[in-house]
Amino acid sequence: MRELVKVFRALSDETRIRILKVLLERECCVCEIMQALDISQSRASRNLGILEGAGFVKSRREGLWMVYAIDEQAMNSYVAALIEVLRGSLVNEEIILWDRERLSRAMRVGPRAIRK
Amino acid sequence: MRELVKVFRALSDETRIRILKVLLERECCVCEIMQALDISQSRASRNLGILEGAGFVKSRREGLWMVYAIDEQAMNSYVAALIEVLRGSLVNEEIILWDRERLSRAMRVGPRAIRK
DNA sequence: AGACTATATGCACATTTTCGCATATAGTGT
DNA sequence: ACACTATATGCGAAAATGTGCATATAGTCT
Repeated sequence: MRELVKVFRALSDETRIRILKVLLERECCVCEIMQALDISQSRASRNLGILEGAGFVKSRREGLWMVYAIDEQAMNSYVAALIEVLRGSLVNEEIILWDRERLSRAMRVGPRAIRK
Repeated sequence: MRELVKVFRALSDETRIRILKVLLERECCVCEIMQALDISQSRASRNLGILEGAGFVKSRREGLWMVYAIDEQAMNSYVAALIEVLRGSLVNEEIILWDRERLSRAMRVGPRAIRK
């Protein structure tokens, strides 16, 4: 139960939904999330952490970068179903399109260069 | 987006998940929810209102009673999928079993008789 | 080692959420 | 109209949440 609540709570925030929609496009490091959503570094990092804690996302280190990706397997029962719901949602939502646009121009350049 | 967040937010609370699991058993008036979950009247009413606002639940008046039920049709795209996720979840969760047990003994007797 | 980088996190603060209490509202029945 | 009932809701308090700022942590490179 605790677990299920945590899973839904993770999705009950616009920032985190936007992050997941971006990660459904492709895996990203934190600074790419910052650029795609145009948000601060701590905000990106913290919300990625919450998504990871709920089981939506996994991370791996790649040099200085932490790369986050949708956890396609491993997901506990509900998570997989919820990812599918998200995959089909918000397909024409303006902010999601913007995020995708910015993502396409994002580079692994680090927050120093972005100053958010 | 606003709508999607509202839907997930509605599920991000243990009380509301318990209510939905009870309503998946059968429709209930507010006082039956109070008895099944062993919670106060205002708590039952308010959380039912939130579930209704998010589209999970519909209500009809039946004399003095307001009867709440899972909104099987009408549900906007995601809601139906989420109901299905819930239907398959928590099948052996202790608190859910207790709620169901208390529900089976609940009667339309009104909060006056329950004093919660 | 030291300088530099990307990411995580402690802290403070504002906002939101949840809930109980008391009361308002709406319907029933005399 | 009046008494009574079930449910909704305004208000206040406590707790939880989201975020920015500054700093800590962890890794790279010379």
